[in-house]
Amino acid sequence: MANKKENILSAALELFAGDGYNATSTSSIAKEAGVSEGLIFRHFGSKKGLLEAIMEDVEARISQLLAPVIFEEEPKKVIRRIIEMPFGIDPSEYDYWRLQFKLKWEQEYNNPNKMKPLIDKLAWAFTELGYKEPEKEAVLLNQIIDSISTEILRDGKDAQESFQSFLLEKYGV
Amino acid sequence: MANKKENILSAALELFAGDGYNATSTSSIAKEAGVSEGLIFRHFGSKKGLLEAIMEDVEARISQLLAPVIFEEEPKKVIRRIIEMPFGIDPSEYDYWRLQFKLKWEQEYNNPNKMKPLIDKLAWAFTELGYKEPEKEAVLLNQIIDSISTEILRDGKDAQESFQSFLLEKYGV
DNA sequence: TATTATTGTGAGTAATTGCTTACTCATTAA
DNA sequence: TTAATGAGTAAGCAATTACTCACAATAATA
Repeated sequence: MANKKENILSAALELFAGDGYNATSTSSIAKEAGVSEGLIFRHFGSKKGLLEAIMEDVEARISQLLAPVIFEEEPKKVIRRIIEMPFGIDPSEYDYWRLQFKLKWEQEYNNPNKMKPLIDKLAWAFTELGYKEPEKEAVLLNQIIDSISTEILRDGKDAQESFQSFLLEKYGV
Repeated sequence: MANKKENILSAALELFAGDGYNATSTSSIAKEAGVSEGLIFRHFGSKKGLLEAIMEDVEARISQLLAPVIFEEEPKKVIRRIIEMPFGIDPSEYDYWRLQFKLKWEQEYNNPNKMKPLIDKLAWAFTELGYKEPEKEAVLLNQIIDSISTEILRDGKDAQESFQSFLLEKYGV
């Protein structure tokens, strides 16, 4: 009936994002997905293979979320778009982001230049706007967005909403 | 000869900080410490008890590092001190900080109001300096420091050094 | 319909997990 | 001298780990 492969993926995402990769056993994933444990290894080969399949999804969603910033042509709107970004994440997708942040610390899964194109775009925008140190401004704003995303994932976006307008005003965008 | 209890603590710190709490086995700690596995449980009762013993140390070091900010009386110097803080961490103590950040994601070990006194102090300083939204400025700067600390732990402090003067100038302190 | 892939199962594997047990040995107290 | 204590160990505990494999059910193709 249902696609069991999908069941495995969504169960694993939920458990990995909640408890972490190492703390999640393949047997618990199988139980949560309503599937035999062996099927996980038939489809994904190994526990790590399962994680990698999920991470492909994660990365696709990230670049999808970054697109409105990357392709914006107007400098001020670039800044505005990046500030609005963390608030534009659908709560149903929070687990993808939780996993992303968790893995940054748990595995050597960190890909530091994953955000490179974004930072380059921000640097361009700050240059256009006549900032003195555009590259550093870009890195700084990227870090701020990173922190806000973290807080939103922990406490929900309502608690951070007032911060959005504060930042928009601070940057005058 | 050597204090075996200390050996266990420092071996566990190194392994927890490097591989994470869940991914580190008590047997690997015993091997690294040159000690029988049973001794870990004699001294600390459980694996979690060992972690808690380490975390007491961690928290002591944090408040020690925060002290120069908390007890500073001059608003501008408060801002300056917090910006300089991540660069004042001794590299030999990085593992304490790595563990602290790792646990934020791995366990429910996050104590969100651990930084409360710091943020309050920053808010006070921003009020004194006439900022429009001192509380939000305080949270923002705290987040920035958090991000920089993360980067320093990953890439070393040299890579971030130029960022320090950038921030000091930005805040005019 | 018969044959062949594909998807799925469940019982098994050796290794590892956190933890306990029964014990020795050195130091201290009576 | 003897009794008590606490540090230390080696071996072993049940439970869990990631993973395998022979087989069965289902779907696809001939």
